[in-house]
Amino acid sequence: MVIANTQTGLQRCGKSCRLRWINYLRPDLKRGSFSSQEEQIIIDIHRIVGNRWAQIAKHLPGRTDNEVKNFWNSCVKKKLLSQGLDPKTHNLISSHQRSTSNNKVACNIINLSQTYQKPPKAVLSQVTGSVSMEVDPPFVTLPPLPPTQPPFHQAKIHNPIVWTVKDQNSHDLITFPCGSSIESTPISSSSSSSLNPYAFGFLDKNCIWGTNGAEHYEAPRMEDVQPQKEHEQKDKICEVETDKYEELKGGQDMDTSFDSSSFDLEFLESTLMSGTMSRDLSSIDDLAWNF
DNA sequence: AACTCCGCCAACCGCGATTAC
DNA sequence: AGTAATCGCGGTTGGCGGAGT
Repeated sequence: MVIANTQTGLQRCGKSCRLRWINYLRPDLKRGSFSSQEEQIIIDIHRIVGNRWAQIAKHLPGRTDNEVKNFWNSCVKKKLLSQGLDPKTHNLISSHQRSTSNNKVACNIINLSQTYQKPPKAVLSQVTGSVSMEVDPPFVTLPPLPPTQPPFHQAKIHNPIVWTVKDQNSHDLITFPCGSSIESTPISSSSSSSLNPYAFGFLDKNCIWGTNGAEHYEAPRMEDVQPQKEHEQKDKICEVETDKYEELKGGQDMDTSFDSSSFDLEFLESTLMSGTMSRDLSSIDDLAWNF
């Protein structure tokens, strides 16, 4: 390691100097506290990409990833918690969410999706007073999250959502209620994914779900994707998501624009699905959120 | 005044990816 | 092609200052 800079006499390695420049000395840095608008941007993008501070900081001119990270950990996190929102999932924290039974259910989803390798079939149907989702793994469809809209409203589920996962060995239907619990159960590592695994996440390598509605995707199988390509694709999606945020931020009404038609499905189709994705958007409107 | 607690934030650390040689 | 250096990133640490006792 280089300790001394012979030209400047600094007792710092190049890495430290670089960091000092990026985080503190750069002339274009914006000093001072974050505005409420900046805070809302951070919350919105974090909901999409998770702890990708560099990605978030790109949307805040003059702010560094370190600054955003510190602001999040010191202020935003607590604010969300005080509002009863999980800072990881941006969903309501409910008492039953923490129960072990729900964790078991989440584990079951992963296990099923990892077990089944046959081509998927997805059925979205509505039953009396509730929405039933019948899914043949590896497809797992999660209910939509409310569109993000400042000020940050707390979401209420209009209809109780029931999950039905078909066990293809026994042909049994595993049914369980799914309010705000399943989507907020930590079912994958947040650090490894480009997208927020809770708000727009990969259930596992084969399953992703979006914030915009009950859409069904199947990622290419491992043997079809080179590891590096997969990484590139994730990053690309991340960019698409944050770019979409920019579009929405630029004057469109979030409520009307963040529907299934505004989502960049073409890109996802071309990059992730490779012709194996299926969509069923017919019942999305039935999944309503109240604000 | 002295001490403790706590929040903020710059800096450090480790790791994977990329670039240079 | 292999290796070292550098870059970029996210998680964590530690020093500092203000508030409270």
